[in-house]
Amino acid sequence: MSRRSGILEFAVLGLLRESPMHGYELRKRLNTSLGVFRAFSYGSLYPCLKTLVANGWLIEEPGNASEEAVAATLAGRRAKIVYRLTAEGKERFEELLSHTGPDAWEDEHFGVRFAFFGQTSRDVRMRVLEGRRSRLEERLAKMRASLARTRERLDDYTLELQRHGMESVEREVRWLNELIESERAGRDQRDEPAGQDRTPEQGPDRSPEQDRSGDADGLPRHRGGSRPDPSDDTAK
Amino acid sequence: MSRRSGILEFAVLGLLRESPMHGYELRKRLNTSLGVFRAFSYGSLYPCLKTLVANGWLIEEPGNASEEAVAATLAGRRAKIVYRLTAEGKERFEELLSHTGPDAWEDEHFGVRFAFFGQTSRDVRMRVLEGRRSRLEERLAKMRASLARTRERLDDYTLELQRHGMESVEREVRWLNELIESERAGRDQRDEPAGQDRTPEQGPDRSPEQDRSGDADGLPRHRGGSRPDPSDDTAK
DNA sequence: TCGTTCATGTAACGCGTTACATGATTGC
DNA sequence: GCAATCATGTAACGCGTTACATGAACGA
Repeated sequence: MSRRSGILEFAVLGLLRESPMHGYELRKRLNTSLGVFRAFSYGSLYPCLKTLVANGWLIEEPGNASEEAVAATLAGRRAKIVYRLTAEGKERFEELLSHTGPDAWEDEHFGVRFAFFGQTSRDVRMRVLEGRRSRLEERLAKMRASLARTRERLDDYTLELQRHGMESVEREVRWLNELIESERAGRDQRDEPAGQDRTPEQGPDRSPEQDRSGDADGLPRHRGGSRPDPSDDTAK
Repeated sequence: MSRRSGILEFAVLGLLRESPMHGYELRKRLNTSLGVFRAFSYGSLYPCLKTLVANGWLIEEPGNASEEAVAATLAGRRAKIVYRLTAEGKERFEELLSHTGPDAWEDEHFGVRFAFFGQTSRDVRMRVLEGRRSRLEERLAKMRASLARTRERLDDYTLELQRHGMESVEREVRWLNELIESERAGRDQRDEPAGQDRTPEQGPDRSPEQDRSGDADGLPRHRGGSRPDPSDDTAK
């Protein structure tokens, strides 16, 4: 039951939940569903598929239609392999979907999680969106602080880079705000009164720090391989 | 002369060009100068410093002030190590600065390159900015194409993700346009006439495909470890 | 028949991380 | 005297890539 943890496993299970596929097509779907975020090579995909099979989440099926398959097996040739999600695999995916640990809203995971929001329950969606938002706000705070401390020592280009970076983050926060609001609004009763935008009452907005807890894989489990966040220590 | 290639080497040389530092401080500067983009751990930094020393780009100096250093050496204790750029190191950095190969404007490199624009010649800056822009435009084109082909098969969330991703890219393109324009304008003679924005004549805009060439390390040399770009194959 | 796309894999390697180990300096 | 921070390093590992090897199916 090797872990082979993370993002690829999640995405593969998610895509196969919709319909069985063989590796080649899986990769294509991976790269369009996840859009701008992440692309995977066969060098990652096929080994991953293997361990998923070994774990019992998937089964390999012969390429569609009997004739082809039979011919292939007889001749010892390599046939197309279609991967199908097993019941355990479905369960596993459901379990992963319900995780709302901190890493669900880290840079690398958030995109994939979002891509499968269609299969995600409303309250999990909310937790993930809000988690991401407070993560970004935390980031913004650090950036602002560090910028205030060092601005005069930085040249124009560095400053501009910083500025643009902050604006990007701010923009994502606004995006999240819209999503959260429309999520709250219901996503079924459309055509609301639509009178005033921005009701002054936006009280229950944040559940900021103690959100990590009732969570199956609570460990900090920092993402392996990327941007661990400029975090703490800044130039003195 | 091991490679230990890339981004960290570049950033370290660049920071040390400004002033000597020891590892600990270097890391802090790394994480603020490069801002939102990338953070490095000591596990990467110290080994990197070692190979840079081995290559002769840096020398290790005893921590500042004689007394401390002497005491340290006598007692066999470990003293602070200050790293200083050698002449060869300076040359090396200059050489790296002048590289305008395709990877200079890939996601992982561009930020760092930009952060050191203060030390970069105007025409290199231009090439990097324009390279990045056409890279992003190429990306946009692919996204639009793939989106047109698959839009009805995607659920709302996937679509929204795609949309937001495209907007992010478009935004960066606009940013680059401004930078390029102000770069062209001179960056010294400010307060220009400022009459019409968008002159119909924007002729020499792109040098799109054959730009890779007169470049010291011309190999495709795709970034190791990240987003190779959704690229080519999209869902059929 | 030949080139392109489909299709499946393996091996070596790159880049960076976390976890660990160790010790000096500073301030209360 | 003790904690926090400064400071330097190593080893194991994670995740993903590129390069390579192999072969089938399809169309002009």
